[in-house]
Amino acid sequence: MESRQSFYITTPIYYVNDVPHIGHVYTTLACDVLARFKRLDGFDVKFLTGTDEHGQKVEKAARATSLTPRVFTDNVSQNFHDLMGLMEFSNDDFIRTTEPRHMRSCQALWNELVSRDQIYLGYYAGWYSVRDEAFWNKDELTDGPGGTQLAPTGATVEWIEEPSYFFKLSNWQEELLKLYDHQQDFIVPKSRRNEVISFVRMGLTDLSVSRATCTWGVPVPGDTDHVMYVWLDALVNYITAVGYPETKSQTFARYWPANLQMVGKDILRFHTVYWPALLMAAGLDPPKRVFAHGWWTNQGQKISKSSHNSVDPVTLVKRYGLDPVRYFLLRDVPFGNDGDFSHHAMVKRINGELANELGNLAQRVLSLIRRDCAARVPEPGPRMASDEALLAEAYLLLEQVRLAMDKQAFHEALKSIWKVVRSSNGYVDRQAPWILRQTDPSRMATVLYVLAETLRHLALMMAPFVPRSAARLMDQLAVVAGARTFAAVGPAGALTPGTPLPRPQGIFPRFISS
RNA sequence: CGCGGGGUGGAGCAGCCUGGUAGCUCGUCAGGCUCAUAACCUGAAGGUCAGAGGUUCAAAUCCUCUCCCCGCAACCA
Repeated sequence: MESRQSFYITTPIYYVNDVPHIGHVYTTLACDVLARFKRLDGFDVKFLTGTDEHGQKVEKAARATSLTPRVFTDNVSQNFHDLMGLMEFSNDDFIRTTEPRHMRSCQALWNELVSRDQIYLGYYAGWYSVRDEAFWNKDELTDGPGGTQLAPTGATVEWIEEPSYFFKLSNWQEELLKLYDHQQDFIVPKSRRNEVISFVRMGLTDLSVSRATCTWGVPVPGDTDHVMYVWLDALVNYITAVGYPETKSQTFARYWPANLQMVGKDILRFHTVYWPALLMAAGLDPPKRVFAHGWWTNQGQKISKSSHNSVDPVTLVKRYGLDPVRYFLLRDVPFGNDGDFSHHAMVKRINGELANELGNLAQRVLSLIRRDCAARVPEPGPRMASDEALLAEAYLLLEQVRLAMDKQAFHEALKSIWKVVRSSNGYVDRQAPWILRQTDPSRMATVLYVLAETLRHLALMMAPFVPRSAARLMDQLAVVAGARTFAAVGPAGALTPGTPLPRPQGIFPRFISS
């Protein structure tokens, strides 16, 4: 029997119409860091990502490359899968909407909705944009060139008349507003929540959930003329991955409702209006929280294909290293806000914080121990107030970081970690162990022990953010494998004096411009 | 009356919701240290919080108005 608390976290599934870019990495990274944090904190974590592979756009894109949709999606999905590897993301599952388990899940949900009288066959006549995969109202359209009509997104629309199945979204307005009210942090940040609430208050119309003009999708049960609307299909992935339709299964009971669904701000409406309505209509609980984060610009410019300024994660990692990139993305910007990427900002973080402050702290402490304590964890004597103060800061860190992580405030978590880094550097200078070495060797040993202990906590706290570097630091402190979780925070996991230590090696090298 | 975001020391930001000595990082200047990845530590200078009016014993913080800046075709987190 699993006694740990569960934590289910999801990224959006990525639409296989594009090569992976910094945006995909950003969303997934945020989830990865949270997943790692929760695992270290003793939770039973399930972390899901994957690819969204149906719909008209994919069908068209495949045709353009003269591949079958199957082969086309296999290829592109693989790119995303590879990216997860490159970034060392710790997802427990990678779902593809073209998998049998998902088709089955979608159809089961569909049948459930039908049996609950939530879906009816109607007739759709309206302006449809293939590019947006969405219908638009007439009054939302503007005149385009050559008598065409344009959606608010600028996409051209075409008049479509076809039979379509509808989901009775309009019935769920009140329930949704109740949900937003009862689950205050269902939508985070708050500004997004307000946006959604006012959208729902304006009134909801039933949602067209099938297409007769597209064949690349999940077939509607009992009606071979229709496939499911790609967004319905996509959203369902979150429950497929925990075993839907086996709602009585252990897995489902354990992980649903999801604790956190991370999304970009562009797909907020789908996840905070349609998705919870569909779930409630099917008798399922909505997720506990949907977090909409911001976007990146590149040196102040909006990232766009036409200006060829997209930030390629592969290049980034090659140039700066994996952990520095991970650190930068979550440190430089309050999570939720938009951020700006630049080489200059990146190097500043690497050199100023990772190399000079944390990396150098580890290096100076470990070098002193190596030289003056015979390369063994020093034997501490009685502690002075200054020692207790620094250790207390280190011990308290987990609580502060946990608080920040529980509101997805990565920058705050890192800030509180850095406070301790700075305290430690100050402590080294004030204690001056290189002088104690002559005047009071046993006092020196205590100081270095306190520093080693502090480093151990810093490594533990940094582990979710920079897993590789943190592990290397723990290697150099000879932290045993079983003591690399938050259970080892505090005196309970204290380093054993006398343990031999390996030769110190720089954790975070400085970035030298070529 | 289009929508949204913003205007806080040289730069980037926090504080504003829940009014009460204006805080952080970088940069600059001065000093210290020499263990360390030419890294680290200490101190200093620098802001009438865009402007005007209002509420209040008290406003960066609440209210009203004005000015200015940024984004708003698509791809896309």
